[in-house]
Amino acid sequence: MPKLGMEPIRKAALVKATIIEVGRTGSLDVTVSQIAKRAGMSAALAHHYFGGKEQMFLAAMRHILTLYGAETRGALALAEGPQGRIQAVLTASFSAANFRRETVGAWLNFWVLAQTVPGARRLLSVYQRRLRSNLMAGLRPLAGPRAEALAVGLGALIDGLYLREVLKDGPPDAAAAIATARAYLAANLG
Amino acid sequence: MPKLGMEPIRKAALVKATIIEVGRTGSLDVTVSQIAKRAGMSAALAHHYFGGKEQMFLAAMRHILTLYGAETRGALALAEGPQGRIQAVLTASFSAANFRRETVGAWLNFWVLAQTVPGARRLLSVYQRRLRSNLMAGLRPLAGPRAEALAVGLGALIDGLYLREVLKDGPPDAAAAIATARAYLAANLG
DNA sequence: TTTTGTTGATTGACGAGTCAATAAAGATCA
DNA sequence: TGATCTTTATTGACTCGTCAATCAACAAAA
Repeated sequence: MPKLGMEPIRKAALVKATIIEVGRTGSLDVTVSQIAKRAGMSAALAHHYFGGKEQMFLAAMRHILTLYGAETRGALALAEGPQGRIQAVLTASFSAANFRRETVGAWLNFWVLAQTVPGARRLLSVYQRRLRSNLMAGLRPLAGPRAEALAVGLGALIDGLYLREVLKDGPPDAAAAIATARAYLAANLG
Repeated sequence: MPKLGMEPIRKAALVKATIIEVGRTGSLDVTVSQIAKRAGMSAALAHHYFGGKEQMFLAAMRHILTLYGAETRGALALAEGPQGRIQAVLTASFSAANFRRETVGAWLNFWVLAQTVPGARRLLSVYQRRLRSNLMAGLRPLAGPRAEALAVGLGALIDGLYLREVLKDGPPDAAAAIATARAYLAANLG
């Protein structure tokens, strides 16, 4: 059976399956067997390709951050002017993809992991740096020297609004979150 | 041996031990045996008093929220004027107690739990309502009809700043977080 | 024959929750 | 007072289940 070049295919399937299973249970209490089964292979093969459970989780989170990065770049490409750039970041941050059960589960558990797993913490700071840099590009022309402080506040506000939308009862309201973030900006720029 | 009236003592010891163990490991992957051992009793007794692991976690989180509530009330009692009330809420939200490893671990895992465990979600909304109500008391006299929207934003900002301070490298900087929150207010009120 | 893919079976361990049994403090009643 | 019953405290042992990781072995492509 050995069709060569299986590795990337298998790894991709496992990453996808990991994200689904973590989203389904809402926790990292997912067995390698469950993941492997959903990905259509044996648990032994999952170990063969990833070496362990933690590495599977990190690969899954890396994948989610990659998608988020792509979405952000896509929105930025269409943006016009500093205001447009900021709006693009907000749109990407509160996109439908980020409110899918699987993405939510990944993020919340990722934060838990970042407490103790160096690899997770590194990944998190990559995300935060990228977010800040994207915000700064829009803020610098509008706020000058205050851009730095505004980016810190806006970044935290985005995370906080996401947390609340995601854990509240009823469906999340991306538009409301974006409106609150824009109000923050308006107050600081107007 | 049966000294009567052990129940509250045992429960308190278990709650304390649960918080310590969750903080130590950073996750809910803690065995009842570990917790019971740290609390100086058998695992069977822990089950006897709490019925199960999840109820122990919820009791632990309830305890943390109680402490936080007490700290907030204490700060509010000394506060003068609307500005003082808001400052009191900020001070309590970024107090040293909330940055202890155990408290951080409890909060992050609590958010994970709130995805799927109804009891945890209820507890979370109690916290959010209380925070909002405390903020509103200070904001209404200062912002009138805009108080509602400001409280939403400020509440989310507090959570987001906490998340960042707690997961960044190096020691958390409560003063910086408070300063950012105050800047948000100043921009919206000035 | 070396490399890559693949899995069933196994190892070695751990863990939540239950249960039966022991022990003692208070309550009841004669 | 003493006998007995009930309630509370406490644990060791056990059940039943799980799971991560390893390994030997088979298959096929280069």
